Amino acid sequence: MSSIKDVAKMAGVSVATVSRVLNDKGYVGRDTREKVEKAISELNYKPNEVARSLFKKQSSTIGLIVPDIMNPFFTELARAVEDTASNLGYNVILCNSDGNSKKEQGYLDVLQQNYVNGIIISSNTLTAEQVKAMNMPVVSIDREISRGLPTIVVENKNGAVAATQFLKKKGCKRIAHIRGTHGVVNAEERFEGYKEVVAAEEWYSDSYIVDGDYDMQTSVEATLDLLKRHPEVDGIFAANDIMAIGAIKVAHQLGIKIPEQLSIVGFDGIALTNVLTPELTTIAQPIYELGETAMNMLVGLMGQQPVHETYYKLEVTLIEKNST
Amino acid sequence: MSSIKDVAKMAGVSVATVSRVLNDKGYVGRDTREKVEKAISELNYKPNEVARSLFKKQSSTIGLIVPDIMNPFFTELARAVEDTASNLGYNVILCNSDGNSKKEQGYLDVLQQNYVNGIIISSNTLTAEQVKAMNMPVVSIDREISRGLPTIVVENKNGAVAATQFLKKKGCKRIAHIRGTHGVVNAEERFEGYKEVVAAEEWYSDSYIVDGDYDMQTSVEATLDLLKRHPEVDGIFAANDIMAIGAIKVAHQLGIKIPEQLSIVGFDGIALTNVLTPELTTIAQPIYELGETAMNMLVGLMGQQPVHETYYKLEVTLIEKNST
DNA sequence: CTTCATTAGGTAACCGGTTACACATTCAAT
DNA sequence: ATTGAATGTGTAACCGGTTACCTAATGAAG
Repeated sequence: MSSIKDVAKMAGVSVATVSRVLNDKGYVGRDTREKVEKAISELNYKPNEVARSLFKKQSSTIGLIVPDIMNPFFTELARAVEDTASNLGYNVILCNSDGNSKKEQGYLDVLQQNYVNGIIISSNTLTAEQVKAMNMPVVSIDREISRGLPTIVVENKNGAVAATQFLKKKGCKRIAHIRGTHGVVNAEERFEGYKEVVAAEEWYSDSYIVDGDYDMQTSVEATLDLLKRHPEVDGIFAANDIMAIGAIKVAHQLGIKIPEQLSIVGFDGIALTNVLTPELTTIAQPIYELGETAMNMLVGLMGQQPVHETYYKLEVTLIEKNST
Repeated sequence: MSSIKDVAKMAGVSVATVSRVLNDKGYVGRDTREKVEKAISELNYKPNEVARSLFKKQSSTIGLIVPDIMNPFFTELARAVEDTASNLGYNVILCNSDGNSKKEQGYLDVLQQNYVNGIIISSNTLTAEQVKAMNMPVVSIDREISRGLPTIVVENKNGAVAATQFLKKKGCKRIAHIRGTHGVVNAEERFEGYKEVVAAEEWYSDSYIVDGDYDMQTSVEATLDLLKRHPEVDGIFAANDIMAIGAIKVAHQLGIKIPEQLSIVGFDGIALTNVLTPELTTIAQPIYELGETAMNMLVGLMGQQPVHETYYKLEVTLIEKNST
């Protein structure tokens, strides 16, 4: 690898001049510029970003910490963040925390040491203190860490209300709910939305709520349990799509027809929902937009530009397919 | 952010000593070490990795270039690579090339400038020259760039043969094939495997082959076309799972029963296959192992340790579910 | 009492860039 | 002819670490 010194030597100028050519900064004579450019292309010289970062204290890299990239929601989010970052000239370091706070803190340390300019994170366990200790812009996505910190979330409660009301409107008489992971804010909010709609119904009891863990396996178990206890259930609102899919699988196994006997609504709007048969009715989040907004906000914060708005609560949309 | 100088000052020693404590290298007295450690924790000092990288010419970061993280195959691969990298103390910069060679080269440049230690890439367009120009270890995964370069692929042809023979054994009389993207080596190999099995059949003609592009949309169109021209088809081998799923969707639409009237086999073994109804019979690649092996090989190459083996062709496994 | 190996720790060069500052030249305006 | 602004380029400090090299003290062996 040739360095700026090699270029300088070959062009017969000082490194400062080469740097000026490189950055198009300061005065450089016509001839000199040409000589330098010739040397650069002849040596196929590429400036060393590490050296640059060291001086600038800016690495043009950001960290993205998600629980698990295998979760389709975060896959799409990651893609959105990476696209936007790439367009703006940033690199993305990918980190899978598995929702484990030890791993999370480990990644935070590593990112800090690598001079990343900022972080986008989806975490339940992170505290406001930890964020402050990072001493760099951190945007929280999908889950709110603390009021006042840059955050991008969606209308979880409204979405849940819409989902539940939609089931009611479709004629469902007994609507159950598969909850998301306990302790996760968005799961609580979706639960609240559900409860708000059904709490006043005369048939309602807490036994229509079962616990899932935002994944397939737990949802399958929860649904089996639910339908055993309440065979009369004719509508299920699952707190995310993966769990809704689990519920569909169970219904299939039990020979319950969807949507004739049982209607199911999910939440998230992951790409997977269109691949299934039946396709899933869901409350779609603008996932790509979430990632894009987060990245744009982060860039604003990193550039110490005045950032107008550091809290976004994006709208969700009911998308009707044939699971209802 | 406090630097090594602050620590040195606080502990009343030179920066060299602090560095020795940090790296546990060279001689450091008991008391001195304690003083330094106290200063470190008091200042919450974390060494600057950028400065370190500059000197070491090693950034402890690798690049991962995939066509699209949204493709479940690459999602799982990315997860495997990141897990392994993280365990070995490396960061992963994620790059989505969209199979676009311009984007690819752009990422390669950026990665090189960022002093990444190595690259794992899945590309059709990359040439051996480009790889050589990178002047750093590059491991090619899923697709072979050129003999001699570090590569990790699977037994595509054998897998395709197994899939096709399996359909035959299941009693299928007319077996069609949905091809993968033209120009992609693994698509060619899978096609060859299919052809090897059916070429000698008396019913066989090239019209049983339709072109897909490794995605849902093209597969749906291709399958519609296929089944219109050849309603007698009772077995389909799709070159990947996503396309197989597309075929299943079409069958559903046309009221064709799976597996009674039509059997379908995919290729890849993405997690999605277990989520569907019916679950998909597929030729499963050891995706996680692919990523793991690639990362381990890369670390070997980066550490200029003698790497025994730079070419892996991993086995695939037929997983029978209820789409056949 | 030397002598030399071992331990301890400081000084400064180096990694590859950027940029403040100094110095020189050119040229238009007075 | 004088002056000052604009232009062009080099020198060297700096970013925050690592490490080669040097000096000094200690202690065991001869």
